[in-house]
Amino acid sequence: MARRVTIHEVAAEAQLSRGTVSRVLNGEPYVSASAREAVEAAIKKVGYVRNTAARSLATRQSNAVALIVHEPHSLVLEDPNIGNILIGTNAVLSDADYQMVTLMVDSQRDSDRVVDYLRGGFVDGAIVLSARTGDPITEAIEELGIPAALVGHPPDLHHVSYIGIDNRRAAEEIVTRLLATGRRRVGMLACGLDRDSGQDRLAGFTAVLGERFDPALVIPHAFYSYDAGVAGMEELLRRAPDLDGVFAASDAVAAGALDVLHRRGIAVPEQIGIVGFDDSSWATRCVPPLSTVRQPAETLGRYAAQRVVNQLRGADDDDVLESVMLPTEIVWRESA
Amino acid sequence: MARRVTIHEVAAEAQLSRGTVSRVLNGEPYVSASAREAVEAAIKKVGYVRNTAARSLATRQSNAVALIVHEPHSLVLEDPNIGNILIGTNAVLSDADYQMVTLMVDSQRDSDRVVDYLRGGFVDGAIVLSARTGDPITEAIEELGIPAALVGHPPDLHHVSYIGIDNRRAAEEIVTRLLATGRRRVGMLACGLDRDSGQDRLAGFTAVLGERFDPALVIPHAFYSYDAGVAGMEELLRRAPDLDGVFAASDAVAAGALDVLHRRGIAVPEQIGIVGFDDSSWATRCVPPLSTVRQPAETLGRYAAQRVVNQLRGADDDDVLESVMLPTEIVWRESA
DNA sequence: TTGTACGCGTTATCAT
DNA sequence: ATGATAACGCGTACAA
Repeated sequence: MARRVTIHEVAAEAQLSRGTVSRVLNGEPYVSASAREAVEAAIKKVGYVRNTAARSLATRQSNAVALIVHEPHSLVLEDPNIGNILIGTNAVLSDADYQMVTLMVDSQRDSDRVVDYLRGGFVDGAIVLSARTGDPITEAIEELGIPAALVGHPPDLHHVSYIGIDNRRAAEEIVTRLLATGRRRVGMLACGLDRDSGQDRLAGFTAVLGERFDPALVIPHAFYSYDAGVAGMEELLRRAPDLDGVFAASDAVAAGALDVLHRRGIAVPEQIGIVGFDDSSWATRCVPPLSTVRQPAETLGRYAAQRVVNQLRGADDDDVLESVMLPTEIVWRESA
Repeated sequence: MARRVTIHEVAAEAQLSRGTVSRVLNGEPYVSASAREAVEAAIKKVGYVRNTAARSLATRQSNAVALIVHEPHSLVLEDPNIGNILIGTNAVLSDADYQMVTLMVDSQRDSDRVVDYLRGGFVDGAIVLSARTGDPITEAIEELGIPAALVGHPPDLHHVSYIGIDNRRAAEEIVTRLLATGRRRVGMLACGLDRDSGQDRLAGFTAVLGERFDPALVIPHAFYSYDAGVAGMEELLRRAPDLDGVFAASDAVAAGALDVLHRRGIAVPEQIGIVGFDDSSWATRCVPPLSTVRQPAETLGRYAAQRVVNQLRGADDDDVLESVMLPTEIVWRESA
């Protein structure tokens, strides 16, 4: 906090009262043109900028919205969706003249501090990425009743709305198409099974395979990484030399798997067909390019932000609480 | 701002004065054990949390530090260093109990809002990533005199310190080693020439090549992207069929270039040697793995944060203003 | 050790 | 249309 020039000095300079200066500052009506000019000149002259802490205290709002990224940092870097969600969120918030404040939480300590931050009234609303069940942050949000939206994880909370995609259905669709290319022995490189999104993709896979489903052909891995694809693909080939199809839980995973196949001289899509998820930059970089599920990450961010903005502007509660599943789209390229 | 419980109510509940409650809150000495217990019990009972805006107003500080990312969003996603800088920064800030607040600026409007944010006293300090010469944000920082550090761009400002790497020297080193493998006709895929970092890498390249330098063999591109590598490499081969070495301005660029060479059946490193920059995840994913420059991104972030924290804690100005160039390291793999 | 009272910089509610 | 003046919630000298 560095400024020392207050409304007082502006008022003195302009030969007016603080009240009038404040009114000019907030663009309120009932100020004469002459007063307005005088104030504006004075502001410029003395170099005044308003102290937002004081303003916050008086108005009880901050004009800022938190975007809480609730993932280990290393993961954040890998996830191709987070960046796009961020872009969408910032665009909407920026338009509505809210400052987006990104808060990363990667430790208990971070988490505690973020809760304090929320309680402290530094933000008027919050958007939470991949909130976990029963974590202190979402609990604090609900308790405080601050306008919020969750992205990527259905809420156990009843006062917070959720924006996401239908992972299960998306998985079903792409696996169905994969099977339609004549694959008979299909495996899955599954990731993030500790989250709903991961579980749902697996569920979709299982459902479509039906009779053909073989649990031994599901290789789980904690993270959606290239390395998971490499290791998983090797294991899969070990378990099923007659494999002819693979559903990778993300494009990065698929890329890792593809490289293994390359090295072994296995032709894609001739011998093995492979599909990914995300339609991230990996998809077009792979050789051959990946068939995958397009996830509308930026739109996810926009919706979430819009939700919060609406709540902030006092929209109807019922309107705001309804959760949304955004549609995904299959992008069919050459890998299957 | 959602809380309504004030110190007042805690004081009433505990049968003590607000002053005492405040003292307990701030862990000050001179409070009896009994008073402390009573206050703590009362706090729990009435569910009190302090209003940070009011606290900010009174103490004139916020306990938050801004990390300002001054790049187009799309670029942020591509840059492998930003994430690591962020990790380092957050680690140090978190240890020192400051809340890191990430602010993205991608438009004039964003920029204006961030300036307001800084002026509003929402943060006690700031770290700026790739600040541009004479932009309003760094100017505001200097004008306000708030503790700050710049990462990745030497300051034109005299009151802000800078943490970076010596791009020119790093380029010189790796190009020297590239030449030592016997290359005679070497091109560069240059990027970001509107920034110091880009210019410096080019300067290093030019210096080492000396007599052999051929301006026609420098292909510039705005962004450090895979696509830049693809397009640049194609152009380079067109211009110099006898090419036997390439310095790519980043690993992502090198990856694009490598794929072009692959497709044309040009052997790496046998026919053409190629080196990158960053030692990002690209480097090990490429076939063959990239020889490259390791950039200590996380350390960069740590240093910058430490600078700001020191300033906040009232370190000597001279100590704090000294700028730092962190050493880079060559990682030699198989691509050259 | 504890309580009192004023200040932090704005906004908002009154009169005028 | 403008000017006093009371909140807003907390920290902190100073008094007790």
